[in-house]
Amino acid sequence: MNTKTCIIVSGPTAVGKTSQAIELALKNNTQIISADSRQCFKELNIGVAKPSDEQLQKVKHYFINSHSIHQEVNARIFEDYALEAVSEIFEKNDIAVMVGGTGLYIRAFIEGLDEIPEVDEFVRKEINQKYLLNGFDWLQNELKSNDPVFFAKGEMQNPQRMLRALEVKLSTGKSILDFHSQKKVKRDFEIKVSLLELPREELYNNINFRVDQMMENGLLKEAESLYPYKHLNALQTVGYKELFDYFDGKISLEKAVEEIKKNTRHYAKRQMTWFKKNIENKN
RNA sequence: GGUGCGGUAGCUCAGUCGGUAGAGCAAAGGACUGAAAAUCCUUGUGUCGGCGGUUCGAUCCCGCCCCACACCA
Repeated sequence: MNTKTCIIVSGPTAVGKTSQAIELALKNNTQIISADSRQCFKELNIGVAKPSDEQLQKVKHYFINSHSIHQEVNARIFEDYALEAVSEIFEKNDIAVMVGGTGLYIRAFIEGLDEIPEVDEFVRKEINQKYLLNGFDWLQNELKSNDPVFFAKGEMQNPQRMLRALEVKLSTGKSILDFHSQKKVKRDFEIKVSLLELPREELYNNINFRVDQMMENGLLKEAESLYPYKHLNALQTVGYKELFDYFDGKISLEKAVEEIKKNTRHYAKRQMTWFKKNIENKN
């Protein structure tokens, strides 16, 4: 018998998740776990639309400012982190709130990821280096000869997926696709999902407005201070990469801001596609 | 008022020696289990400014009109 419940508030960027989640948490006198792959970094603030200091003081947030851009963060790490966080919250509360737009993280939390053994760090490095050196054709051929299963069914035009498939195959001897089961983990607490939506036009207006606000609030300066770290995964982020291009003289500042708006719109679209297929609205 | 140059996809434009049209960008749809704000795939019908004329057939040629820009008065 269990009465513990985690309420997940999700939806595309700029839909209004943050304030709704805080309201919900205050009403239930509980705490929040963020499910956002960028807001967890303490070095990123303006560009990732992090909750304000005031908001963070009102309600305790897990996975906000909890990591550094120099640390590795991924869905696997999030799953563990979030499970620990909920159980901590459940020690004193019957309700926990999760909020964020990183669909893969949320799914990992709801139903778990399949167990895939750690890959050999050395293998990973070697593969990445060879790919940089020899290019896409090489990667394609490696998969063809080493992992025919992925070669036949996997995303053979997506280098990121292909690299991952190859490192799994080479360090475990099994195809990554063979690790994928349809099994969903059952959590020992209830989960309710509230997917926020807005008409497309309204959402896009919110996005455009918010980007202008970020610029007024000093996004340019923040990006400038992070420029030395632009190669890090954490900085492969809308709002920063476009400004890095501006610093490199590739595009004008005006163009960079336009690109941020456009890329944020595309991002929102991808989120909606993902949610439609993967996350059920369970109220 | 006169002359010139234009009016083609949401935008910028190309093109059809007359057989109803195509690029870039924007936009839309989709995939995706340890990089997910990442990565990858797919998608182009629009009264070709309006009305007439010539023609089997006009977005293309001709006439008039409307609109925009430039220059001259």
